[in-house]
Amino acid sequence: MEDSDMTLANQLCFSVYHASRLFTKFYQQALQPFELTYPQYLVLLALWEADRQPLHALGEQLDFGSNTLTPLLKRMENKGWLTRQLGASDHRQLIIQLTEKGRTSKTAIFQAIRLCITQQNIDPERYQSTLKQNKELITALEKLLD
Amino acid sequence: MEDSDMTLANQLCFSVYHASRLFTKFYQQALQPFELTYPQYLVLLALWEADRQPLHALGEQLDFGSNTLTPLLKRMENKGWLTRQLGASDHRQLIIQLTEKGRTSKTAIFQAIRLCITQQNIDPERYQSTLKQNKELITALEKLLD
DNA sequence: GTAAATTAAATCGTACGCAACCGAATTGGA
DNA sequence: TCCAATTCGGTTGCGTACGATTTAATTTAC
Repeated sequence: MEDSDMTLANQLCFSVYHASRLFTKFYQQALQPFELTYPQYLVLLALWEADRQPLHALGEQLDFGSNTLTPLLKRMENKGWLTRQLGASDHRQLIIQLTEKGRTSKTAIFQAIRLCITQQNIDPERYQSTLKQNKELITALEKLLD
Repeated sequence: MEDSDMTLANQLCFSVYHASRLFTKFYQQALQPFELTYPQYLVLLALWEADRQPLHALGEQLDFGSNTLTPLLKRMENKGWLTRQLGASDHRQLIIQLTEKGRTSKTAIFQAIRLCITQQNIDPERYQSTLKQNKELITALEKLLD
């Protein structure tokens, strides 16, 4: 790649970065009624898929360390989304489990996001294609960072 | 929109988020010798393209507010990358200009990043295609946030 | 059986992002 | 001309991200 192509607009890194921040902004708008941040919503997504996980397992799915998750989960516990309990067999583990509120809110939260999204009509095929390319990008980046 | 499409939307947002964080990690590795963070590198990219801009113009390119840029630019000033001077005609403006170091480091920084990247062979067509799709995604997201 | 190595979570320090707010400088209309 | 609205940078407060370190619990190696 030539130096002349190294403009901000031509940088894939900036484009991804920009898109990511717009997603954050969009979701924070949609999630505002629930007093949820975007990363907190990602935690809920992971738990809706598999409840009752130790912290480090959650961190693997989201690629977060304990230094990020610990304060985030404490805030979510305070708001009543989940519980944090020491593992019965292994006291080093902290088992994260959804509360009743955490479980039952799924429908309402999806509904709210759906409402925000469907105001625009987004082409599902375009979505699929972008998702596929991003996954390839992630694979490539992970190789760069091995 | 069906629940299955919600899954798609959720996957895409997480994928973009994940890719963005991997980029940050990669660049922080590559930029470490220069004591530059990733957002600071983005500022340099913008200034290499157009030096001597007021803060708010820089913010428009990067989609950053003064609350993000002010401390970031102060740190960059302290490290000798750029200068911050009040505008001559308009005293509200803060003109950001590269120092000699900021200008001349471009080659070395590009070289260092290139070195990290070319260890992998990245397909330029795939790069362009992903860039294009991300830009479309950004357009769609900006519509959602108008 | 116990000291060493390993693993898990928490803590610390630094640097973003961003909403909300503030104060100074400038501008534009009455 | 004069003052109200706007523009610009800065400040504050909160919530991530993440490298590095610390502390506590468990596993292992001898």
